[in-house]
Amino acid sequence: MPKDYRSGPVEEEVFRYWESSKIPEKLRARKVGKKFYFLDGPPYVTNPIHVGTAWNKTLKDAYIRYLRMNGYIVRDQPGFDMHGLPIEVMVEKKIGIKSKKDIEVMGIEKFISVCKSFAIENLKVATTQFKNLGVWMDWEAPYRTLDNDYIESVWWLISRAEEKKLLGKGKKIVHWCPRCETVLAGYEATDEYRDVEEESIYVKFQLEGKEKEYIIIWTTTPWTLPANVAVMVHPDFRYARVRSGDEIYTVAEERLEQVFKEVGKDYEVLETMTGTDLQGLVYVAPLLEEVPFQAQLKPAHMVVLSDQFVTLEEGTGCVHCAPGHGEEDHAVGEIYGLPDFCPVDERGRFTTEGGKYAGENVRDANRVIIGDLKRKGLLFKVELTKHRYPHCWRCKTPLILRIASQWFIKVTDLKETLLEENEKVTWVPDWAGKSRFGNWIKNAKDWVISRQRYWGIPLPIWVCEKCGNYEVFGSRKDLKRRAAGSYQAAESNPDFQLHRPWVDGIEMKCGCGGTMRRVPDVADVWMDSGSASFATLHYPADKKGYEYWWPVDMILEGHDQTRGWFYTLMVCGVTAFGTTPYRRVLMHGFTIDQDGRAMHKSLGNVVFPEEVIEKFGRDTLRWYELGCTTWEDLRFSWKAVEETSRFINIMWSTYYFASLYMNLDRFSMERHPLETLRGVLRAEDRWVLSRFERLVEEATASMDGLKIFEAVRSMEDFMKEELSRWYVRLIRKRTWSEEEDPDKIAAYATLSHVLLNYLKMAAPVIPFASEKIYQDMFSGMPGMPESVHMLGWPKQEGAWKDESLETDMEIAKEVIEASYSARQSARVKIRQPLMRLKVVSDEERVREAMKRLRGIVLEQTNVKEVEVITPREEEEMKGVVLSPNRAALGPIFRARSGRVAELIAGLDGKATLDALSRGEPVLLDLDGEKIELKKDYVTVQEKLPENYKGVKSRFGVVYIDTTKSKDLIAEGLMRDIVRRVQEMRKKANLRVDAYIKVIIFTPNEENRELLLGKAMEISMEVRAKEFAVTAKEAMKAKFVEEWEIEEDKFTIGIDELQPS
RNA sequence: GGGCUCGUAGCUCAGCCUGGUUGAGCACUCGACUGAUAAUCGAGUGGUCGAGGGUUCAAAUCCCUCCGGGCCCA
Repeated sequence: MPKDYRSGPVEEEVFRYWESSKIPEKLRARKVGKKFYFLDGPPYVTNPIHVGTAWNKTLKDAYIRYLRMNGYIVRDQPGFDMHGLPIEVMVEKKIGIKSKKDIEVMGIEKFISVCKSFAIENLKVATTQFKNLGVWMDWEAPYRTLDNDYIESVWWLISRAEEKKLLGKGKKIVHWCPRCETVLAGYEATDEYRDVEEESIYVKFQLEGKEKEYIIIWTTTPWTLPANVAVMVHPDFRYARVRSGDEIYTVAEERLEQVFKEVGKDYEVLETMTGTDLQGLVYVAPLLEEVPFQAQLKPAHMVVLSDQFVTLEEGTGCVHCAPGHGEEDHAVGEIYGLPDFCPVDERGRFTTEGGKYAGENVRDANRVIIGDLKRKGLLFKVELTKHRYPHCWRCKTPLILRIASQWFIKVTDLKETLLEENEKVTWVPDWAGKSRFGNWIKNAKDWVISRQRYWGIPLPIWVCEKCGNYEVFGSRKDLKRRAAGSYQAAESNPDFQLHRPWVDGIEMKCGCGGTMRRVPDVADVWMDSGSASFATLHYPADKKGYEYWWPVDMILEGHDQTRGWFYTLMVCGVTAFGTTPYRRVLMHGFTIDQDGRAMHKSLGNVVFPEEVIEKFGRDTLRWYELGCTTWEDLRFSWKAVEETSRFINIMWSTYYFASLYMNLDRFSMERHPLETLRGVLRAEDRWVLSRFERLVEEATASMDGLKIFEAVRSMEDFMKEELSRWYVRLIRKRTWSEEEDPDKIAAYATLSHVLLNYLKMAAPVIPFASEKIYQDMFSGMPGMPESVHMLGWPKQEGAWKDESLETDMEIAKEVIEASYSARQSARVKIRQPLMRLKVVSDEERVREAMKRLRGIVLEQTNVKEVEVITPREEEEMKGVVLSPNRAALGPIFRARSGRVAELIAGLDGKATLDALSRGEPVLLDLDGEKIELKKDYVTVQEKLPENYKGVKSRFGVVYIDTTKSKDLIAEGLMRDIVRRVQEMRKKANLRVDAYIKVIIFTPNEENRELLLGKAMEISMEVRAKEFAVTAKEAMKAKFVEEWEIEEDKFTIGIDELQPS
């Protein structure tokens, strides 16, 4: 395999290999195993994908690969959401039209065909992007919501809803765009709430039969006053009748101050009462003269109660109620049987019922209405109020609320079932289901599914023009049977499809003799994707797929889908079958930018996967994103990506290292199975196998629990800490051995076992690099499949688990690291061998570890002997220095304290301390006077022998003996020279197994002597067949370099010897 | 305004469920090591754990309030 990791060539090569060998197809063709129905949440095909979309698909891809490795037959059909208003809007822009009228003029058929090809074009673009990430789904056969078969399944759902009496038709308060003349879904409105500052008004409603007595309401939408029907008060709030001037007002007590602020009027409270007391009060409609229709409304113009919708945070605690223009108003209106008067048409203008305002745009009418109220003396106060108001996301026009007749699913009737079914779903993380989704269902409202648009699934509902009777069709067959000739006529059109306008032409006769025509509406696009659990299987036309696959085993989407797909999928599933359509949900976060802001085209902070791929490669992108906590927002960081890339490099190099030596030695795994080498394995081999089994256990548990990020992090830690930085370091010497050494074979067998199985676990995360490594290192072996992705996930055998060995190694590692630290403070380099190392501990496990791993400790610390000593022995090793405590001596001995200090400094520390601790008096001879030494005269300091250096470690202090004998110095020098020769070999680009000739010049005779003494050993280590040391400066060699070692000069020359 | 969630070193994040001396990587400084690795190892600098309050012998961790980001809803 190549020495350096280059993502570009590796990924291109692997792409070509997968394609030419048809690897994904072969995997998909497997037919033995447990079924796993994975359902892809269909992306909406409008914008190019960004790193967030990439995260979503990569997560899916990784889990699918994982499941396949565990023997599942995975349904991996991707999907695309291809209908809906967003596409209509983009198409309108593209062809330069602006309204429904324009569409009707150009012809629905033409418009639909443009929408269709637009959607299909975008599907192709998205498919290319997803494929480019290395996502293996069935790209040849995605489910598309615009296909007839798919549409038919959605029709079936609607007919099923009708069968179960869950389909409703009725008036609903909806967000309406007066410019686009259409209902907008709630979600379409919420994307465009904006702060607006507008005039809000306090209006006096005169009480019936009571001159100069009023109830005051507050509203931010004066244009809804012509539709006023009632005033809502809260049954439990306190309300006050107050006199101000010659008028009497009723306002919530708590709001009085605020209401009278800035109007320059005093008031006097006459009495207070609860809202309940106000119930039934009748008032005169404020715009009765302007809107004569008001007189016909019944029952109306009275005070009603609402404990839900009246608050004291703003207004007067008396709320204007127009059931034709507000959802809450409408709900209250239903309780009291109030008329839902709505004198506003589709274009947002007052109808003739609007009297004086007829023909006026509602927003323009605001000023007129305020003027009228003022003229009539009914305007109490006007103020500017800032509030959030929904706008049309396409044309930015302020939306209005109005009542309209719509088709809906009675979700409120299903609520209990939905909550029960949700209990059966496993959510990861669990709060996503318990709290978020649970709350959302609890607040669910009926789902308005009709849209007065074009590009969508036509509602399969035919209504009689004469009697209003309607029929719902769940299949083409039923419709054809019922509509006979007119269906055939429609079908004979070569472009026929289950879209408008083709289905609009189908008619039938009603029992009453009237003609039945299709309602012109199309379905809310959320119903398309919501039906996916069965529509992708084309149920019920095809029952087999349903019987085998349904229900969905797992879905995986972002947290914005709580109110979206998670919800509609559930509602459609429960409507269709009465049970939850999915068993497990993994919810992931959003990708946000480095500053924590959402990625938006308008902010220009969107990162595209192609940029990351170009700089670092697909595997790096995948490892990075999959390693982030799945359900938290991913703050995309180029720096973090770069770090990941460095990790991938380390991993690559580890494999490269193994392949280099194993190739050199022609090692083969099948000739040396690990099991047969049990007796030959060294402690570090058994250790790394034990650690690796632990990793397999952890990673498997994480993957099964849908916590791939945990698996990725464990794998990264293992690769860096345990394998690359530790195990490989420990076995490096063994790999240099020349012959078929069983000790070397054991290391190779261990390493290749770990590497192969590690590769399996890494494969779902980094499918490209793992494939390349597999092809270069493992696939040639007998019995190995043609792709890494055809291998099974490593089994948890537990055969190598050895906890005590792991503990021993932990101790050894700590001791070794402490020794480095001690060397550093003693300024003795590691290349310099030392006599001994002592660890202070009376713990058996430390003693045991040093015994068991003695070889490793000796080699890594470069000492000749390691000992474990008890704390007592440590005490004995140490000396004690007593220094005079001048602060104590001064006040007592005054002028003589200097002398006393001298005496103290001259004492034998250890003996003195021993005597003191035995309670024996220690006497000082102060110029003949005997003075007893007291403890506080001295400060005690431990003193190590000169040649010792100690460092604290977690398992006890570690001492090194820094005494350098002549032998040790020679050995140190040898290692210095060896390292430099090796570096020169590397620089000269010699083959690792090439033989050389070495000549060394040094002016220092002592050094020459030392070197000659080590000639044999040096030659062995650097593969030299000739070795010379000279006192002559001139030197003939191909590669010559000067070095300085411990302030001595050396010139080294090497020549490659041609193989004989 | 409401629900859910996140806030820990200059940066990226772990630790929080199950309370007990805040931790890693990057960056910076110094030193060491180096026939896989522009790699690595050691030491040092760096934190009011978003803020405030409560429970407790003890709070990054549990509870409450507030501030800021994200998603969803109005």
